[in-house]
Amino acid sequence: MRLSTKGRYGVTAMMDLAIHDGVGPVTLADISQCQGISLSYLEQLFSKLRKSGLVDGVRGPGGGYKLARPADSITVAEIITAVDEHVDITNCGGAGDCQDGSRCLTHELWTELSTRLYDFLNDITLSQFVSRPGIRELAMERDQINGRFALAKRQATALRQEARCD
Amino acid sequence: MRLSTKGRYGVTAMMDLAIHDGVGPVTLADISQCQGISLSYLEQLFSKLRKSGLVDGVRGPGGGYKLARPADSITVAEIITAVDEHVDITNCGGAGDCQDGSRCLTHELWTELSTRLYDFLNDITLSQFVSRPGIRELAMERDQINGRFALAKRQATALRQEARCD
DNA sequence: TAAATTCCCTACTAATCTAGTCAGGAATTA
DNA sequence: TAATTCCTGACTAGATTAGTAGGGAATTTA
Repeated sequence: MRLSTKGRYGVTAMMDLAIHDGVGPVTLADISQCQGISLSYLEQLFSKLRKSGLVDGVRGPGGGYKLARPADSITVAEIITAVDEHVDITNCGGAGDCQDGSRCLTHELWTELSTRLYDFLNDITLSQFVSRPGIRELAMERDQINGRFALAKRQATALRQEARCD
Repeated sequence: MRLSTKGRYGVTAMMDLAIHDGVGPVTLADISQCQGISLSYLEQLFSKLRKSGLVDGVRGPGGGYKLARPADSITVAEIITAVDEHVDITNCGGAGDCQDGSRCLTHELWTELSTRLYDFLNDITLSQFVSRPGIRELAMERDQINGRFALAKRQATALRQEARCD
């Protein structure tokens, strides 16, 4: 397992989607603006998220991305493994035997730790963060201020140029 | 925080030291052999571990590395941050305000998750893995088979060439 | 004292990964 | 038809990983 900026981008973006879950698709341009990630890079990340069945893309005006499953069924571990494609290189020869047919003791200990970590992250769902009191209300409030759904598309777009960011 | 192969190398190597804690220093050549990491690369990792006060180096024949503190006071989080020197680049402008002076909502959520993860790993000590029943006995047994302490240095070295690996 | 061992340090390098750019195409809405 | 947005692939600068190379310093053993 691996946990770098790439995984963070994925999780943070997915949180954005979860906040607006049920309200409407979120465009990558929006996320790009808020989080300061290049649009094309986000597209690459979401390509992986889509292939992993975590998000659905909606094309055309008014489109964007939305969660493919309920937020309480999507775990942080899923997101990270989806974008990071961890190349779990086991040393000691891969399926190798380091001495007597079994693996190194330290390797087994590491495997156990790794499993524990995964279980920990696999127990944390998107909804745990988003469904806390106040979060969704706050997000909607800011969205309204930013004219996200109330104003006409053009005006909204113009406004969003300077400020959106939940 | 970041968790890549580098961090794994560090943790696995530290487990090796913890297994032999109190018995004697472990040479990097030994660890290199077992885990298939280049000696010089290990030296670089241990340079960081030493500077972080996690290990002590013992020079000369019979020397090696040993834990600088009791195994139950060294956490996995410490090891990882020691070798990985995480460059926690916060987007949104660093100390930046993304809209109204406060940070993005999603960023705050991420920060919370990150803290949780750190606390989790900071709660796992080396001794938790090593002091389990059977582990140390097993390690000693294998060490004896491999002639690690019983035989003369030359012979031991020769034997270790083909097989050691706890 | 001499030789072997082991840590220690610095500088360099190939391969990989990150983050991003660019260019174009496909589906959808207005 | 035009605008929007997803979608895909190819390419790239820069960082990181993992490893090489070469030398030194401390310590033990012969």
